Amino acid sequence: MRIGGLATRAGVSVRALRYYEERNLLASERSPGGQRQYPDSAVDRVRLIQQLYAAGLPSKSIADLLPCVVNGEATPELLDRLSAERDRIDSRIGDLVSARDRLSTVMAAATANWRTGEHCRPR
Amino acid sequence: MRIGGLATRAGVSVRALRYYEERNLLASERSPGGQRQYPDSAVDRVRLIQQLYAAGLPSKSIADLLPCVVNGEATPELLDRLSAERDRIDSRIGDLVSARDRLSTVMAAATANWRTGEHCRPR
DNA sequence: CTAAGACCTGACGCTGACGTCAGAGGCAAG
DNA sequence: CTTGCCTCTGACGTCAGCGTCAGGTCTTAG
Repeated sequence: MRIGGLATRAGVSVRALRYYEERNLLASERSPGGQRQYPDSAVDRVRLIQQLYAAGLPSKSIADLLPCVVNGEATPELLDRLSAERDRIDSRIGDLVSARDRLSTVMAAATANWRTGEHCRPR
Repeated sequence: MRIGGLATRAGVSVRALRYYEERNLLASERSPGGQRQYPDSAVDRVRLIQQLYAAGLPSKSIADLLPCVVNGEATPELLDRLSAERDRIDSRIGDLVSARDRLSTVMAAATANWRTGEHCRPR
């Protein structure tokens, strides 16, 4: 598969894929003419990269952790990294939950005001 | 309180506070000499801003929602915005949870390999 | 009054994850 | 062989949330 097909199937831009290669997240074979060739498995790999990006990991961390995530093997150092990143994600989740609760509280209060006749006019 | 005191108490940089003002997140009175003056309540306000930033809201959204979060009042449009942002946060939480679970799974697998004698040598 | 901080307004720098544009080459169809 | 689409490699642009530096002003302790 060439880069355009992979981009379409994985739902990312061609530019993003070249960027992933630049950052050593995604390798590619080259055709005699110099064009990138990917196996089907690259689609899942790109989705995995996207998932880790979505979790807020920088590309450097992803590059460090990807081999081990793919192979299911790890050195003690990598286990530490994994554990640290997991903890960071957990703490981010905590931040998000408290922010969401704050918004929910505000919404509930506003809706209550609404029903008790204050409508939306400031005093 | 002047800007340095607020920065210290709220745990952010002076530059950040000026940036918040520029983005209309935080107002200030001015002394005759032109220096910013803040009430004590500004500390909580800054912490709130930080919380919303931590939740991934861009400053524009924060600027839109802050009055209503502070007043507890909202127009129907603002309620929609609140609801939309809460949903976005929920979906981000979902992303983070699945990423964390993925890492946990990998860690469990690696630890299992470890105990069954594979250690950390790739095949 | 004076010196030392704290503060002021620009304005440029930085990082990450790409977007975008330019100019040139590969490749399958007709 | 040409046409048209895809791809290539630079390389500069973008956007947010500040960091940082320059050159000047305000405030306050002594």
